[in-house]
Amino acid sequence: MKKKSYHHGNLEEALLKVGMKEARASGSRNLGVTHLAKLVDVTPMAVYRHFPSGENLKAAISQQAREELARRMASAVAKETDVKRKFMATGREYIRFGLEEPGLFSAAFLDCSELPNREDNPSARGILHDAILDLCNEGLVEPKEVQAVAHFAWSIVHGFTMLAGSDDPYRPSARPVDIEGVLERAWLGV
Amino acid sequence: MKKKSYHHGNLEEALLKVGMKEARASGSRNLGVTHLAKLVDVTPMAVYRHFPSGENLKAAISQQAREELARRMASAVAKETDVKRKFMATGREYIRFGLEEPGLFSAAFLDCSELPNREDNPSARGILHDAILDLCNEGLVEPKEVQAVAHFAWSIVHGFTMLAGSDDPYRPSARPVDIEGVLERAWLGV
DNA sequence: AAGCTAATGTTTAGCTTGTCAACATCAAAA
DNA sequence: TTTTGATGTTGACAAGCTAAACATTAGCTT
Repeated sequence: MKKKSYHHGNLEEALLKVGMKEARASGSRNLGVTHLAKLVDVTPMAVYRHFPSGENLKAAISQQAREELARRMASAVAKETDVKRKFMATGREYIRFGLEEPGLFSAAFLDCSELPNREDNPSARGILHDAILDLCNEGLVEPKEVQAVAHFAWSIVHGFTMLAGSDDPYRPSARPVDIEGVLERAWLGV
Repeated sequence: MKKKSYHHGNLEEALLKVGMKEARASGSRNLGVTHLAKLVDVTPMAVYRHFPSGENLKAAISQQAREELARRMASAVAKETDVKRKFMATGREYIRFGLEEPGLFSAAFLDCSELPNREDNPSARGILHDAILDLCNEGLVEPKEVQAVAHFAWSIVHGFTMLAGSDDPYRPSARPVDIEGVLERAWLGV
């Protein structure tokens, strides 16, 4: 296993890791340079050896969160064989992620003007897009409609998750969230 | 017209006003106590005579933005007579607001753990809900389905707007946003 | 009109953050 | 071994939020 030569053999990794932990627990509130540095037992300035700015670090963590979402979606899709079910699994897993990991979810879609620099390996959008292309191959969606369907599907799922996870969602009685109901309605739009 | 006795006859109003201007121009980035105080030519501490904290001020501005959205929606609905058209107008105006006033929109739905204290006079949600109740009265929607329809409609519209207004929306070619197309699809869900 | 009181601003100052510059140290190559 | 680049630390400063104490004004009260 890796050891601590300097302090950690890999501060960057350590920061991202603890950053993810914080994000999981409290969204994007405690992602400051000083705070994270303290958690890793390092001087704030040490952070700048690995990230050009605090904003950049936050953006990196945000992307980590996005990648975790993508992994979960990919995994869910892989469990299905039918193209329609694959497509549905995409949206279902997205919503589940948002509800089960509200912190990561909000961190993932944090308003980052600082766009991610590294390539967005298996991105959630890519997975959704692939699922729709499959629908297309089966003749379930017009090739011309792919973009529109993608945007629609993404919108409904993202919006739903956002609202369902909010403190003040569209549910006065805080009733259980009906994921399948939404997926059903969304499917009608296809 | 109102005068300046102390400095302004009404600092609170002045702060909200300049806050809205800032939000319109740059979202929630420049809504700090010190910055806004400077714009109104007042000491930062003066702000605390009207708002318990900076977070609270931001929340108040956020709500102002939400109220403006509600006003626009109400106005759009009032222009229609047919219940279905009223319902559609609701969503259309929401999306337009998000695209025409990206700053206000992002400020409006800023992650405010600090919930607004004052009553949300004509709220966007209330207007949407009323429109759906009208659909219900016309037999276009099952009474049992009202909540679900509301949540669905809100989700699609909110999600769509969010993505369309994002720097990195779901449109590689930055193609023009097809508002009517989404409303059409969303209607199918009803 | 004199004066008390609450409302509204200001000044001072402390604490927290983000970040620059200069310095220290370790690690690996020459 | 010496040089050098990578990685951390210390010190310092500016900016922002906010508490405490003080100043002034507006409105009543008498």
